[in-house]
Amino acid sequence: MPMQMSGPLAALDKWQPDRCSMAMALDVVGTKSAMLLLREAFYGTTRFDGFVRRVGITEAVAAKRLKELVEHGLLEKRPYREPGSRTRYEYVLTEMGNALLPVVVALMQWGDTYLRDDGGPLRVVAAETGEPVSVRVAPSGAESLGPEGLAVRINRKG
Amino acid sequence: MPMQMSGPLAALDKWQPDRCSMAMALDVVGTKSAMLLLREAFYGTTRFDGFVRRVGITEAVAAKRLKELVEHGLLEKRPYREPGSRTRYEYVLTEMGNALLPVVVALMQWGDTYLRDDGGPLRVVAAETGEPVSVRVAPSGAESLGPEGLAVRINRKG
DNA sequence: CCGTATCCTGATAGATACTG
DNA sequence: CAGTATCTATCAGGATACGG
Repeated sequence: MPMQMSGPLAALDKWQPDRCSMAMALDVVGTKSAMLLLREAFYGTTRFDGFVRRVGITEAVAAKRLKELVEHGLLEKRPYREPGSRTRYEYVLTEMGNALLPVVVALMQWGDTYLRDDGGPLRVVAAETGEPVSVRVAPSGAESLGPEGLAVRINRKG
Repeated sequence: MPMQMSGPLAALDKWQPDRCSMAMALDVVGTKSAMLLLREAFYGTTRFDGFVRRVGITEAVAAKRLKELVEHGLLEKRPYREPGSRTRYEYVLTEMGNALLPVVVALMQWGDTYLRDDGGPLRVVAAETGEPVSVRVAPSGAESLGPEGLAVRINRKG
């Protein structure tokens, strides 16, 4: 999406980005703790204690963030019970929460590539084949595109 | 005592995620202003004034964030001069910065889908064909995978 | 286990004014 | 146009203690 204010995006110069979708998204998941909790949920953690311990945040922060994520619809708080214990609750990703998977994986892989020497401690692979996966931006069925291959259009309202 | 790991991962129960790549990435781009500045850089904005105006932040915040992004290597501050003016500087995405494009696009499209009714004010398309693009997580040449189709492996450390 | 309740520190960021 | 300098309010998040 390059435009030196003369390219294909000159139209955007007039567009007011004040409350763009990304800003709205960041109001929901724009904190480190929210993103790290989502990462942990993708890993399969469901219990309060697990989130606290594995993300490395305090109970207070975990409680607040988890509550927000539930309220915003990214996590569902559902009852479960182990034999012999009373009912407890677990936090499970909703479809809305699952839809953030590309963001999480992209951030992980970007960190692996640019912020460390060892390539990172983990790799994400296809469950069936074991092939490493990557995050790509592309039209369906086409090759991955970089910034130069992309453009942004303004949607007509109504 | 096994925390149930229904997700892509059971092996990770022992792994200490304290300084994972995502946490490191969030130390660089984990603020709203940093992400919004990157969005704006993808749109083609290069000048201080443009960032301030179009992101809607104060000069102080913009100056601090831009400096950090330059120091971390996501933006390059390069001199330019218009005819008849003195030398000024513009902020241009480096390869490292460009590599965050999937994160930006994924956040935008997630917001479009889940946080608004109108589908969002903008759409990202392939520059050549005009086809809408999407962000996918997949092995090379394969279909997009959701959380169920993924697994996480621990890398052996050299 | 699963949280709540307080207190406290530092970071984020707005408002405003000023400089080369 | 491209910042710097303050001053302030709000938020993120750690520490600690406590209750079901």
